Amino acid sequence: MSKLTDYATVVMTSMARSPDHMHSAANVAVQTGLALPTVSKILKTLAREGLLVSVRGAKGGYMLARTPREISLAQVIVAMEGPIGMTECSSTPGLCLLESGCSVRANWLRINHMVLQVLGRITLEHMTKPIGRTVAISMVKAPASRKRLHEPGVSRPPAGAQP
Amino acid sequence: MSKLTDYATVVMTSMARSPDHMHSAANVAVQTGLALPTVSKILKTLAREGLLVSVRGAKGGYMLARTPREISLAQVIVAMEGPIGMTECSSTPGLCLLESGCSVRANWLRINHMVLQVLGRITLEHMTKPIGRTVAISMVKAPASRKRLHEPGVSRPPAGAQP
DNA sequence: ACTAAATAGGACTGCTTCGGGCCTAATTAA
DNA sequence: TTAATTAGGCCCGAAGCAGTCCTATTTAGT
Repeated sequence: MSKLTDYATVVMTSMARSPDHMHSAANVAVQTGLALPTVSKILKTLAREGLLVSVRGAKGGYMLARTPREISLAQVIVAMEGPIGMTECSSTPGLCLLESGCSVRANWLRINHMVLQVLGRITLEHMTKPIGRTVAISMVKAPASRKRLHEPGVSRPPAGAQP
Repeated sequence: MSKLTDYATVVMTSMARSPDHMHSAANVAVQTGLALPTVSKILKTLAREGLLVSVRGAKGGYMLARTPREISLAQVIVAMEGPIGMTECSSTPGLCLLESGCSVRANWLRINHMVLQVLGRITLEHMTKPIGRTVAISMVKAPASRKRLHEPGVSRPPAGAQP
């Protein structure tokens, strides 16, 4: 994960503390202690990707597009870096010519999926307060009810955000 | 994860298919389909880090320092890249000045720990064959009683089984 | 002893990415 | 109209990284 993405989680968490409030870039910069241009760049990206709603002009600023409980870490990461993948081999086929590579690739895909599930279940709401150990464990096993197989964590946000 | 590290997992997995055999760099390059200089660099690093044993001279080469079951993905990654961490904020304190950052940091540490546990439980032996879904799940909850990690019946085809 | 096969260890280079900052529009409340 | 604010680029320096190559050093075989 790039540093910018790391900052993005800090920024989003900070904003999640008052989800109904309008936050200006300068405001967020002060609250997080990050440099203004950096924060500005992050906010722009997140808005373009649909995680934030922006309002221009005086008294404008940014606001969470959804409630903190409906925004996952995975969404933030994807918004900043594009599709998540631990290995490049996981996304570009045809790299490993022999069968050797194939089992590795298949397994990396599985591992990726597991990590993604975890990241998709952790929301901004979680990030605003310490995650307990029990919660952490339930993150990973939690297939629970089958109705939520189509997990909100990894899906793309609304339309109009795609370049 | 850098591409080199990705390749390293491929290389190690390939070698894990015949753990008692001595592998020359050229040999591994052919089996994996990677460029020789690249493979060579990877093998040197892994040997320096103690995951491989090297033998110089003619008929020399590299061999796994331990059995495939005793080498985890986490070890390979650490050998190639140093300490694993998703965020830099997780390792360098004093970045986030306000309380805002602190809860984020604490949570990232927890998430890191979870991912690390998963990566630490996946061995080269696992990588040589498809990881089943059940195995994958047991990776993450995997409490104390770990007699299950002990999978017998891994009789490996003695030698020269590599196409 | 000599040669061929290997690894060890650097040095080097071209490339990309990334963090960070700045500048000029467009937009809107007062 | 003016001040506040986002949008969208552009740019630069630094760092990391993939990939290659060169020169020792070591060892097996002849």
